[in-house]
Amino acid sequence: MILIDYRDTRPIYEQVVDKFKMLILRGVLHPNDKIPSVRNLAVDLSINPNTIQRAYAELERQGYIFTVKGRGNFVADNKQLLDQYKDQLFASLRELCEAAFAVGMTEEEIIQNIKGGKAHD
Amino acid sequence: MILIDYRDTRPIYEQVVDKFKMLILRGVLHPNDKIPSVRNLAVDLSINPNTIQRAYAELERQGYIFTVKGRGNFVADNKQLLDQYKDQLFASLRELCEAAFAVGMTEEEIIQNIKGGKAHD
DNA sequence: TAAGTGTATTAATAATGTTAGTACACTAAA
DNA sequence: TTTAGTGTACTAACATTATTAATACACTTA
Repeated sequence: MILIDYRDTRPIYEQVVDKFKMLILRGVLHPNDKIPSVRNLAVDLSINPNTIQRAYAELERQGYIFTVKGRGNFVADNKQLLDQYKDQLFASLRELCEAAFAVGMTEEEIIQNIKGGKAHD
Repeated sequence: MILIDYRDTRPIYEQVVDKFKMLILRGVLHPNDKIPSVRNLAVDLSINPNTIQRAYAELERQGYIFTVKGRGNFVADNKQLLDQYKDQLFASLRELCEAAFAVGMTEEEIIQNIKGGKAHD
């Protein structure tokens, strides 16, 4: 269902969280879909069940999934998630723009880059 | 000369590197300016000299400063630094846009956000 | 009852950031 | 030459975090 990139320096549990977030946000996984059990996914990815549990706990904390003891974990029906995620992207975007302005780049330069790919200089 | 933010989760040496990079890129520090000695800055910031040394070694590796044994560390005269930094910003920007496109956002939406502050939705 | 599930706990290991202390070689100035 | 200031190198120790390991318990479903 997902794949771990061992060249990635980020913690495994963080990668697992992000992968599921994207699957849910992009509509690959639908509300009430069952996601793999902690033990099952751990075997699949050849990592420790505790690491998966940590990822799932974080996903639940952020409202992406909900847990039923003895039954499993399921995709939540939370319509605010996409907007939340977009807001986070916008925040990162503005942070990046601030850094760019700080070294003298202009709004036009940035927009041009977004539009035109790597066309600058 | 610089300040450490202990609420920042990033390593201290990384913060030191970034602070000096910005001072150099923004023209606060000029080529051949002497920057504080390893021991001096360590005392100033109340952190270990080894941590400063690691930061300075990284700054030298990235071409921001050069070192003269027995004399100190000095700002390098490297005209490519700003362009390098801009390229990095552009790369981060494009990565962020990819993530935004992946959840259905449009180029217009992104540009609108850059222009208009938090005006979206 | 049995198998599968989430949850909790404790311990151990590995990697990384940081501190601590010491030693050596170089430079500049008295 | 001597002294103080400088960068560099090295080893050891410590703290935090990510991860693994092993175990136990409670719940659900067939």
